[in-house]
Amino acid sequence: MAKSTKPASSAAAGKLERYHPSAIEPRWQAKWEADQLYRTRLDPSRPKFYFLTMLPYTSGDLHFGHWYPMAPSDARARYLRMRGFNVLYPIGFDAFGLPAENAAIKRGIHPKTWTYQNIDNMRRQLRTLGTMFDWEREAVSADPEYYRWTQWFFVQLFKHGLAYKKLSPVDWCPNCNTTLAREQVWGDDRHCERCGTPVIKKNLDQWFFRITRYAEELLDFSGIDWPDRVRTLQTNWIGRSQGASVVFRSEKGDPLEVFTTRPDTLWGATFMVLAPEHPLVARLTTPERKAEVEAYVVQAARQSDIQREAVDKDKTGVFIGAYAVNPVNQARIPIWIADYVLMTYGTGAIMAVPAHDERDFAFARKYDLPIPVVIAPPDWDGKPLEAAYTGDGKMVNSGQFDGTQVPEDMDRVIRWLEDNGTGKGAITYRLRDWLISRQRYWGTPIPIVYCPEHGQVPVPEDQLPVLLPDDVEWRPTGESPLKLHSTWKATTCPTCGKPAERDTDTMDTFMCSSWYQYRYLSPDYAQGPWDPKEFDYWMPVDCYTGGIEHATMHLIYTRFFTKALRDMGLVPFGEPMLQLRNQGIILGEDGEKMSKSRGNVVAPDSLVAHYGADALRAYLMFAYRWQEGGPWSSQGIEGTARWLNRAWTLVTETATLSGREEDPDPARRLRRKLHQTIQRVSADFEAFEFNTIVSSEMELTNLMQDLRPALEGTPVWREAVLSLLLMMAPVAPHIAEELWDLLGMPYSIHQQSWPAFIADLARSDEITLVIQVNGKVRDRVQVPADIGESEAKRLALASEAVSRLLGGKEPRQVIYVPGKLVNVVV
RNA sequence: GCCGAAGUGGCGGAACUGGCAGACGCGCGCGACUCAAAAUCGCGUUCCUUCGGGAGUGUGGGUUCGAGUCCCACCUUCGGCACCA
Repeated sequence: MAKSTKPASSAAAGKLERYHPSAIEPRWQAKWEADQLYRTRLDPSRPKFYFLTMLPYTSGDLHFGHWYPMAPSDARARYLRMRGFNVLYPIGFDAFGLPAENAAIKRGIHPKTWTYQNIDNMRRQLRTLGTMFDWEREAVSADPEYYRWTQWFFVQLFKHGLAYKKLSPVDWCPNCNTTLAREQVWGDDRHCERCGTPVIKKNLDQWFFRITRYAEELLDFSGIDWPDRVRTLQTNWIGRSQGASVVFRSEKGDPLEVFTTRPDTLWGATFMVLAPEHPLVARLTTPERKAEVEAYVVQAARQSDIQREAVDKDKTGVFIGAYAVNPVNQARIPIWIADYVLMTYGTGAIMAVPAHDERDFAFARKYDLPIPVVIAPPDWDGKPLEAAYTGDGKMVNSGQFDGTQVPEDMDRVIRWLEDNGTGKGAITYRLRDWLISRQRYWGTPIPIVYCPEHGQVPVPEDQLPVLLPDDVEWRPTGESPLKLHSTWKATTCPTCGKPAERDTDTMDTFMCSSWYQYRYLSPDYAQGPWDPKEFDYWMPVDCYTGGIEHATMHLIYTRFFTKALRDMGLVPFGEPMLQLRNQGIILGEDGEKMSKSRGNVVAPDSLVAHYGADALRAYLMFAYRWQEGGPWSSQGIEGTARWLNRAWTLVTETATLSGREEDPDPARRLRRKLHQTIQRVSADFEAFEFNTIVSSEMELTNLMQDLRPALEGTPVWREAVLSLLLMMAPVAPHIAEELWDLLGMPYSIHQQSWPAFIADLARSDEITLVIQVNGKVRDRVQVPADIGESEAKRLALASEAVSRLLGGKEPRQVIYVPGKLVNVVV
């Protein structure tokens, strides 16, 4: 490593070499690493802060999509450290999963080789950014030491009844040959997230986690500081509906449970509709309707989801010949099947109330079914409705409930149903259980053994991990690669020791990332998923940053996971991350999402080489509203690079004390600006306002440049230079360290305290009093900050502009806003 | 259709609780330095203007002495959900 310290006196000796980031950045990175500057240790004497940023997926090169969240997060972690917190700021890699496998297939390299090569490259890139990650705590989800515990958690969930297996229609990508989670099916045409192929349905026996058991609790965000946007997205995703479940009966006596949000309209139910896949359809269909019903069922099943879910599609359906009895009025009503009723929501059966539901109305119109009104619209004349009425009103034609105002008194109806035993208050969610089975190779093997005698048996904990074999045919065949392996799946039953088979599926990678925040605490710990000493000190996560695109996937799963761990007695809290802040997305220069397939990925390496990591870090903070993001543009980096250059020149040429006396007026100006900047930058770091952090520091630099001839070499100048460097340290860690060192200050700048803000010094003793006439600015005067009302008004009325506009008349009103302005109303 | 976010110069974006709109930067223009260029530095840069001033924060209203900011209605863009019973 090059010798880094130059004597401070050489800085004063005149022009030094110019700012060359490529010369200083690697040198400091190596020194910080050698000195273990960013290792984090338990320290009960300091307040802890667990600052977590979402771990990157190992897709290859890091692009600005990765750097955009990291540069500001890193700066904020550094700021908090300078504020005295013991900051844990770890990183790792989400290394399993489908995209890695697809990429490997395309290149003909083993997914493991490909993934770990990528990790090496990404580590290098993250280091060149000058991040303060504690690499000793790095966790990689594809390491056996990691997925051993992923499997262990699976076993715990299984033992606590939160993991179960069921045959279920799943979205299947015929191109990737795999099951897709609902979140991985994109767009109106329901295509595969990865390859764009339209998905089809396939029935497979698969593992699910009972996230729906936590639906209600997941709606509760009290006690955590998460953005409204995420809360809204999650709330919609969970999709809570309140109403009643009511049991109708077929004439044969089969119970037909329906869910309705409008139990008050029960008296208007004139038919029932079952989903075509409903299990009772075959049994209830009468012989003479059989042919037509079966044809409809086949046709509905064959239709793709696109066709079936097209909103503007005509309602279609078939009468199955059977009748049901409406439990509230014993009316005999026909049972139909129709594809607008979904087996995957509610009970797969509905009561149809055509007068008060738009879909039922359209259906009844088409098939000429009765449409009796049971909620009177305002000014209703008793005539048939022209459209479904879904609003409020009084119940009519509803027996004893006639005149009941709904929805206000809906509870009376529900209570009556409950007293009668025909129904009860009920809540239904859109959220479905989390399907985690993947018929893929590159993932965590599911630690379950199938024994002919004992069924599903979890692999004993002391036999974990179930290792993923390297020697498989991982190219897609339509089957799980592990199933085709010659020996891997053959094992013995942990219970009886007789021959048994392993589960050949792997887990959804969202399982890996649901608990990584715990593994960072002690990635090498072998006695459990985490070292309890570390856990007790660090958890929970104090601040979490990452992309909004994970709102309804990762960010729900990890909350669920922690709640499940809490109920199993493993953690003492129900929310993993106390504060969440989302950055927006960086798009390609074409305004489209950055992706390799689009060819619009901007790789940072060449920009680092040209401008340096510091300029790039500053630019990533400066160029956008962090929460918004936007299209990438390389152009503006010039701005932050020039700023760093100016700072370099300023410090290297002027920072040494010369014994010169301060000129009081400019000294006051500089001190005021300095403390205003400290205040602003501190507040902006707290509030994640990264762009104005940089602009404030630029303003201070600009003012220093202006005042340089007056103040160079004075104590206030030295104070300003040192404070500026301290404030630059989180943003541009290398140049700040270099200049700090050049000034002979003690290593390291990153171990110094944040400069103190002194309110008295930030306050101005003079203000610009704005003089308005009818709210329009007409004049400005410099006045003492403590000017009184009468004096301010006198000055305003004395203004030439005001007297011109008054034209000799008396003002109607004169308004004085202390410290700001006088408004003369004419 | 429902839910949410956002609309400010050529561009990215500032503007704390209603009080100087356009900070900071990019780009552009002019100038200095240079044989020249780059770099750097200085000045200018919302629009219109008869040089007095006038208009201006998506549109139209409103509240107010005063509105980018608050209220009402609408338009556009982006994100999410969507035959959810």
